[in-house]
Amino acid sequence: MSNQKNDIESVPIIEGSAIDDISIDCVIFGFSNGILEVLLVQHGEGDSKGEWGLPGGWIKKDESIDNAANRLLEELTGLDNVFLEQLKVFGDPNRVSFRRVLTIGYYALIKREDDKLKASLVLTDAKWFKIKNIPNLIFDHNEIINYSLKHLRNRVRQAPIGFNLLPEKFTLLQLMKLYEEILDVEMDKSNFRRKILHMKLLKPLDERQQDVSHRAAKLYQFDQEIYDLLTQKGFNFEF
Amino acid sequence: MSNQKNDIESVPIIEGSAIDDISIDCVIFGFSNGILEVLLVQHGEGDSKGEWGLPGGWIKKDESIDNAANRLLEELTGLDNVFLEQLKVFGDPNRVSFRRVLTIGYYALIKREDDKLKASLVLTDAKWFKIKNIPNLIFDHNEIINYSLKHLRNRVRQAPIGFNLLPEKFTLLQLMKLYEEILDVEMDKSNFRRKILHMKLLKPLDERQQDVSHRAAKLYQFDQEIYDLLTQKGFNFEF
DNA sequence: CAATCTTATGGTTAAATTGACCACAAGTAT
DNA sequence: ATACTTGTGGTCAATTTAACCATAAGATTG
Repeated sequence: MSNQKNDIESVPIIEGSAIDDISIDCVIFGFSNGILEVLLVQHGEGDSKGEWGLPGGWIKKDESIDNAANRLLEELTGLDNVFLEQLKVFGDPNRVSFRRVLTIGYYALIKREDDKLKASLVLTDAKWFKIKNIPNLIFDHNEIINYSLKHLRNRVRQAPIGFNLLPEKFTLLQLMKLYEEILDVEMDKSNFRRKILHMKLLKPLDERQQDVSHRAAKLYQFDQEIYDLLTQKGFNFEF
Repeated sequence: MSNQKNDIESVPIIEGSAIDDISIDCVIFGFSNGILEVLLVQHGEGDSKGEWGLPGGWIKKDESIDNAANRLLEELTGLDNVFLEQLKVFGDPNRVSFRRVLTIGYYALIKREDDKLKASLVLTDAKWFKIKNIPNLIFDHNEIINYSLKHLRNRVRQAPIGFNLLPEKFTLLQLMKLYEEILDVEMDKSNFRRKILHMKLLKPLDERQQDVSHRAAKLYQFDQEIYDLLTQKGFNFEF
């Protein structure tokens, strides 16, 4: 134990780690018709040709991993400035069969009705899958999705991030349906309104829904500045 | 954009990623005399000789990253079966100056009064530092600690993990002091008791504190089985 | 041994929040 | 005109929280 120092503390110049490679895989969440979905792509090469998996890629030299994830996301969806957070590394030695590859999981929340997105997706064979109906995926990608969903469920109750899945302007009922879908619970319209409005982090607009076959609801907008202000004053988002 | 498929979806056989190496760094939290502390080690080699940093090391072939983290932790502290969770990867291209190294951050919660721990630590030049008084560390280790503390603060309010920093048997006031220290808030003794006891996840023991110069308090124990049972029934720990 | 000090433990009370409802408003569709 | 759907605002009892207060059970001190 006396040469422990070298094992534990120093950066090895010669040996290096035993890992061949590191990839990035991204769970892209979308919300459409009241349903939470994930964007998957079809695998092109090797044994797994034709099977579905998470979109992913490799980190470039001189590129931070967050930048890499953002770049990959934009290459696929055409979107930048997207909500994107790292999940964690998945590092089972056998997660990829033919050699050792670690992957850094990310998850993104995107607005489905964005035009740039729609234009990008017609060019690829990416497809949206309902979260409750994910097929068998390559490697450990099912595990990554399961983890990301669990993470999203926690995160969405702690921080006002759900808005990233909705259009810029949304109704309170749309927001509630989003929470119901993500958390897999039923909520009370009236109580939900009271709670969320009471937080005062939504900016009420002078606009209403269009083209609905019932009374049009008021539109609201999430305002990051308001939220930052409230947070400074000690406010803590919680659902 | 027509060859996007290869960029995004396939595992490259030839190119590989541009990352040289992956290390593991571990933030080891301890709680002593009402103060939250972190275990640091002195760096042995190169430019940074003598500077303090997080204990860390390398992942072996055929070893999962969780196993690697556990092994490194045991090598340093002599402890196994410790609370240990992955934080995330830190991947700035310049986080280590001389070449590109990613590091996977972990954090551990350990019981300071463990005898195996004490025996192990006398053999090393590891040292406990108060969380509010961390010196300048090598690489991005200050950032990793800051991140881990933020993470711990969230986690400790969502899951009953604080116990891992206390002795097997503890008083309610000790537990409260732990929360106060981690969350950096003041709490009300009486309200704290009511709230935690009301959850019914602590097993009251027929023992009391020893060797205190005042009325001895009842000892309690955290019981994972009780917690699992409650969780199954829909209980949700929250502080 | 009485006074004093410290922490333990168990209340009380008002205020705030939550959950389960109800009722009516404001539109659309028939 | 009527029915139907969602929006919006409200009530009320139950629960939880925050801010206290009071007493108990010891140990310490002069």
